[in-house]
Amino acid sequence: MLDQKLIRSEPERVKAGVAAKREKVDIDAYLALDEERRNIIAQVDNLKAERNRVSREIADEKRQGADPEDKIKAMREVSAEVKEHDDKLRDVEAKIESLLMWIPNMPHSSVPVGRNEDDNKIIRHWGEKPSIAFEPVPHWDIAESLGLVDFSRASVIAGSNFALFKGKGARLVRALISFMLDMHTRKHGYTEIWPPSLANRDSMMGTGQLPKLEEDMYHCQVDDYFLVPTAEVPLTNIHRGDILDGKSLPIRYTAYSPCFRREAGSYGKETRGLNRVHQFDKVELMKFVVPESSYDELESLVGDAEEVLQALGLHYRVLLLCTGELSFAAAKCYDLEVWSPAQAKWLEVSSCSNFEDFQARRAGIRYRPAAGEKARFVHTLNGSGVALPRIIVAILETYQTGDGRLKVPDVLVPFMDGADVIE
RNA sequence: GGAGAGAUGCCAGAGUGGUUGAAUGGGGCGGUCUCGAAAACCGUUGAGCGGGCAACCGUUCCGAGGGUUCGAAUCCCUCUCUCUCCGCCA
Repeated sequence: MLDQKLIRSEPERVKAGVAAKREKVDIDAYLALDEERRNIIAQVDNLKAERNRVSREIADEKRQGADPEDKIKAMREVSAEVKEHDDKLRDVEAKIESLLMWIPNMPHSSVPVGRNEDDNKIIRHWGEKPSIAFEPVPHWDIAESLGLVDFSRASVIAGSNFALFKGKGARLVRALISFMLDMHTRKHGYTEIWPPSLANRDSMMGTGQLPKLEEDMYHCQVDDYFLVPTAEVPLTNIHRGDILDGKSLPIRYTAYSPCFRREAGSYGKETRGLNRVHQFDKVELMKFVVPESSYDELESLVGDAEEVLQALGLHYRVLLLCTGELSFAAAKCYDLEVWSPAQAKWLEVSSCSNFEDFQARRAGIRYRPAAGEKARFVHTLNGSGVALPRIIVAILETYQTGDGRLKVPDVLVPFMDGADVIE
């Protein structure tokens, strides 16, 4: 949610930001409602002030044994008028609220203006495309032939675009999760969390998945719960409604969670194998920080995620997303993409974003810099550290040996019962 | 799923219709005292919205949302959450 004072004072800037993000919201409608709201408040506050004043007089007079009948009668009318205005105000505020929920965050000034992925800026590469002396086999074939993943069983159990990991494949999933959590907790100073995988509507609003992306979520209608699309939702909402002690910042959380996405409208070969599945595993990184440090914290967050890829020896690149590619709530975002040798393309495995105070406003997360000072909104950041299935894609395709076997990346060997090869 | 109890400020905990944003205790912050600290004592300590250059003024908020009333933390209704017992269950 944007600061309403910003919309009021710099509407043109907000309109430009909305356009740069390729969103459509009627800012002028907001401004009109905002003015109407302030008019009503001015009137109703005066009426309430009168009512409060006279009600005190009534109390006094009654205590002295008088019967202030005419004052009570007059206030009855004032109260009726207050109610009328309050009803109108409630109506206007509901409209404002629903409009406000659809206004995206403004892009940071360092974000390149652009329409689509061609306008993203490549920041850096790490490693080289692996030189594979044979025709690399796509991961879905390796996974099946080594018995690591059973796609057909998964579709019997659930449906298309689900994965069932089996044997060493399941072990590889668990190994990666443990490896990543160990790194982030031991080396990068994150506190490990094991959150609920279902979240209520308020939480989904707080982080900005709702209302815009409701169609992308799995929804339990009976209880109005949503399956979380990312641990960002539970992690950010840990502090919904809190005023944090400034001394406790920055707060860094990491969590493994399954992630559920309907991926409505995604078809074809982009979705083959593990490229895009409805349920996947991810280790998430999340920070609550003071505004002054949030952009430095974003850089270090990206670094924390990159270190996972480096340790796994996977060739990757870092992209700075352009305005048109930026998600609804983000002010700035870096994507990490790993190289898939057999598919000869880049796969997104992490998005690291600074939301500034956008989520904090929606979710009411503030901090008090020092005792006695006014509470301010924190800045929130999160990023994948990293998402599993595509990492497995890259591992399978990068570490295939050409004779049907798979080398286990060195850092994972201890997590695989010492096995350095899967065959 | 059934029965009951509860939800008040940073924490604990009073308060059943009239200057109650809220007693009291603890904590925090400031001060006195002290070389310093502790103790003691004194003071102070919520947020949102609207208006104002500001000092400040008004208004709202005692789980959430409605209602009754001249007036609601206090009465009524709905919902959410927590706890206890029963049932069910990995």
